[in-house]
Amino acid sequence: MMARRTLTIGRLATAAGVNLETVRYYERVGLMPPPDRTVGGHRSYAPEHRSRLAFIRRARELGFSLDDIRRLLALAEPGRQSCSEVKTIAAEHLLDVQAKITDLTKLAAALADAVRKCGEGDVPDCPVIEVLGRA
Amino acid sequence: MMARRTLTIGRLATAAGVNLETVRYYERVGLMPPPDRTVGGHRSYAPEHRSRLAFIRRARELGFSLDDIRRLLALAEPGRQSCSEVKTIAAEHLLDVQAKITDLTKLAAALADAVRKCGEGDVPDCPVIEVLGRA
DNA sequence: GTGCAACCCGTAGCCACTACGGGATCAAGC
DNA sequence: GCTTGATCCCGTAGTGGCTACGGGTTGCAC
Repeated sequence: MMARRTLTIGRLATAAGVNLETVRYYERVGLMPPPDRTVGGHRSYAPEHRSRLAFIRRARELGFSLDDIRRLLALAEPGRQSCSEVKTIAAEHLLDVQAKITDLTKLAAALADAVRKCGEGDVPDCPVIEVLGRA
Repeated sequence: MMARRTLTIGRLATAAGVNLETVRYYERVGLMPPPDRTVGGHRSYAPEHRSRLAFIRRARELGFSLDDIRRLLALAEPGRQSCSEVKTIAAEHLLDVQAKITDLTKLAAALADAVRKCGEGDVPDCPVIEVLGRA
């Protein structure tokens, strides 16, 4: 039997909007602490697991790596004077993201250009192939 | 001894700007055809390998998956009336890229917002952590 | 002929999961 | 109390696109 206010792994995963296997994975890699177990060996999660998993999920949505998240979780411990360290991690990640946007934007322009030429008809060879094939 | 105009794997890789191991990998997964070998077993590449590898590399730079590239290479064979199929692949990829840009742009805005708040001082808790931690 | 760079191959590692399979457990209905 | 079916257990392998490693061969210039 399970104490009140505890969650099975399945309910925890559903509540946080992640895959059940992902929760086990996070435990394996040390992002989620091992929960209590029922007599039969099933995982039994407390509310703090739930908020921790939600934290991880939101950080993943913002594109932080699991390594970043590990550090963020450590810095999120109450009482840590950590805002500047957190800011560093987030600011670095922001730079990464901005760089990726720049790259992808150029890439999209090149793709759009090639695709647009395809639609104009009267092209001897496929413009996309031509773009890729030219030395 | 190696016939004139052929390349070792190392020179081919350098010429195309990819890692030597990547060339072997492309051969393993069927993107590059197996080249001739020297008596001693070393790979000996002809010029057409070079242009094929360059094609692959440019397609990778445009973010096409290896599966996409496999299809593009098949469609790039001379004589194929393939422009519309190529266009389909490229247009789908363009949509993916544009969607990714949209996502990343939102993400960058959220990150920038959290980071900016960090700099304002007079914040009780770290705004980044607060964003991640709130239900 | 000798030295050393370049190559060979198979395998394992990276990230962040996801899937699979065969067996155990849980909870609800009767 | 018993059956049933959902849920959970664990270990392992697969994904994409490489990259690295290591121990052994080959190529080529001197």
